Amino acid sequence: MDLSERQLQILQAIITDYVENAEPVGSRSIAKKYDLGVSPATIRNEMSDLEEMGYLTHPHTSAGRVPSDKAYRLYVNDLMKKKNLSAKDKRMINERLVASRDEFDRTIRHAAELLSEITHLASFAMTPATNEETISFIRLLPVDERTLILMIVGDSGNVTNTTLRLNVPYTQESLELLSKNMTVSYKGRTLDDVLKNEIAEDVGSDIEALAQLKGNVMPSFIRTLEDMLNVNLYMEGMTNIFNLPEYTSIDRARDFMELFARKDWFTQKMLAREDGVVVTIGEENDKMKDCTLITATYHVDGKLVGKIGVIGPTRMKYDEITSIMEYLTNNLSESFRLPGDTGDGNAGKDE
Amino acid sequence: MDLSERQLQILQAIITDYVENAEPVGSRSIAKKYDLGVSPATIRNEMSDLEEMGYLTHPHTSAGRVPSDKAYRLYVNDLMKKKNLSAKDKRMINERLVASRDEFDRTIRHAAELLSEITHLASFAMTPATNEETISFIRLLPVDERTLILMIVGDSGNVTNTTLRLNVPYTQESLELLSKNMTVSYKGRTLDDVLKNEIAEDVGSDIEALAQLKGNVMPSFIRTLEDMLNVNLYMEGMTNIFNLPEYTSIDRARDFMELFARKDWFTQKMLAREDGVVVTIGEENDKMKDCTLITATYHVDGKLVGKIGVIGPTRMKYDEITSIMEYLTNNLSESFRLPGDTGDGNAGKDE
DNA sequence: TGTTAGCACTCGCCTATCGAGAGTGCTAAT
DNA sequence: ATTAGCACTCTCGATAGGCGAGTGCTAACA
Repeated sequence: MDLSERQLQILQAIITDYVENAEPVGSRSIAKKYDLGVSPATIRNEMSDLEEMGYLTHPHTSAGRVPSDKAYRLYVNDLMKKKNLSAKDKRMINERLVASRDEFDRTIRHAAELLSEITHLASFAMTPATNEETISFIRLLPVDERTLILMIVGDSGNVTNTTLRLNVPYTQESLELLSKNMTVSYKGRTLDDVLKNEIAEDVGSDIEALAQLKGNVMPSFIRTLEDMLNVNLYMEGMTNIFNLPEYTSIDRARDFMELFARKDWFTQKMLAREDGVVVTIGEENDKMKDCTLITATYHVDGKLVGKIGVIGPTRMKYDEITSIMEYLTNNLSESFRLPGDTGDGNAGKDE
Repeated sequence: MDLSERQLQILQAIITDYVENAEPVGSRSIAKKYDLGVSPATIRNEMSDLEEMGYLTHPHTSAGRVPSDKAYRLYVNDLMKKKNLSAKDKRMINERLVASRDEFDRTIRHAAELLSEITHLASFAMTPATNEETISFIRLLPVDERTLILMIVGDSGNVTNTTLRLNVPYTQESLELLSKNMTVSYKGRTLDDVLKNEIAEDVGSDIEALAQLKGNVMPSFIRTLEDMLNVNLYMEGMTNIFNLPEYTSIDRARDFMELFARKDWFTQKMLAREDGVVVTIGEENDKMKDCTLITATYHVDGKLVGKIGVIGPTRMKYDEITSIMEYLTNNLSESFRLPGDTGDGNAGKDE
């Protein structure tokens, strides 16, 4: 069942050609462009075999062949070689990324913008992996007699806050007390843990004013925790996909847009994924059957945390894009390392 | 130069028909559907006059007439009658909006979602008018020895925060000192004021540690203030426009998307606008020449603050949409009024 | 004088048709 | 096992004809 050397060569040629031109590729053009030393007829026979094995498809009788998800999978796993970044891409990453190294969220957003600019695909980026994050402290800050700010801070510096308006005024003391009270209760616990176990929590407290305030704050607290799992997902460059031939049909474009707008789906997708660069092709995604999702992780202080990714049609330059993402995330991780660990700020390890 | 009664009737009929069907409307169909007591030939003559005056255009010789921006403007100013909301829309607004009255940002986002659902257009909403907002206080909160959170709170409860990572550790005391120091300096000043006058501010301070910390924090402070002018703009339902006949062309759709993604443009647009429901038609918008923007203001505690709006092709149901927006913003303002002012939470004034 | 009926004319759009081009799959020769 | 040759298929673009909707003009009419 293994493929012969020649079959691999042909398959590789077809993928390269199709990725480049977005058009079904025929035996003749393969024979011409890539000299494999065989005639079109031979290639046709091999192609026929490859199709039978599920690596190629015919869009219609008598159009060329198109690689299947299976073919891309084989390519990504076995055939693909790492690509050196172009000098331009490297320069862009080095220059644009360092500029705002001191601010976390901004840096991540910039990284996503950068990625979509370089790859000409839609990109997204997630700040520190929130499902593993633990609560560091909770603050309640006064605005006016009925308005207050609820602020939840995670151990990696992740923050979410909501402004709350109560029906009755609160007192300064009860506010401070509740802040401390909640911090003690939740400090060190993960968001997931709190969300699963706290929903129907007792609001019990000896002091009445405090109990009342807590009763008012808790529903928002829960909702804000839920937000914390979603809110730090940046999505950029979605209009890039309009330039791709697979999305010239308005229906395709609409479908893509609608899915891309579903932040929760991406968050879900990201949480389940392992370290490093991960490629999910076509059918391997439950929805988005004709899209490929490539994600990569970056680290903060060496700890595994955030993800960044691109999404586009299965027809994409896997070699280039994975290389770019590796370089970019290395660079990011380097930027987020404690200063002093390494002398220079330009991470690029695969130089 | 004034239009005759009959011309107004005909113009109104053309607008109604075109808004409904999105197709150039001919004299015959007007005569048939709206009985004005005149023949198609008469209508043709009037149409010809209306075209000469700039209220109608021909897409091509021998297709029906299409209303111009000028016609819509006339319609909105003089012809249009308030529409009663459908029971369904009213119910939706009442039910969905009350649900989360206690949380500001969430409510506004929901309002935008709701608006786009009801109108089938793209919508956006802005939390309290940030250019008038003054700084209430500034907090610096510790995360770990090198990481801290910078938090800016406005007088209407608007909050922005950034996580900062410094190159050198800071001390607890200097952090608290700087918090107070900055709060004293900026409390009560508007964002604009600070941004314009503070850029090259001295970092002077007698205590060295404080001066150093301040030097590290100030650049982020400025950037975060800038963020505060943009960040609270929610945009929803952009995929709705794919269902409109004016956006079946991929190029049109792309143009729309690209503009819709430009948050700063919307923010700009919103800041300049007056109270109440405002309609800006076609050419009246510098960009988006074939779009209409409708915005409305809502109030918090009776003070003028936030805006909410829809955007779509100039062909839209002005009467319905303005009525919906009036109802919705009244409802919002009512929800954000101090409790006790009025007994019931359902605002709807134009019942 | 304003209104209307009639009619020729103009376009845009849909459909059918045709030919070119690209590619396959099979067969027979090497 | 490989290749050349050939018939066949299918898509795509261009072209032409016909239909329908609508205008603009003229002449008749109240």
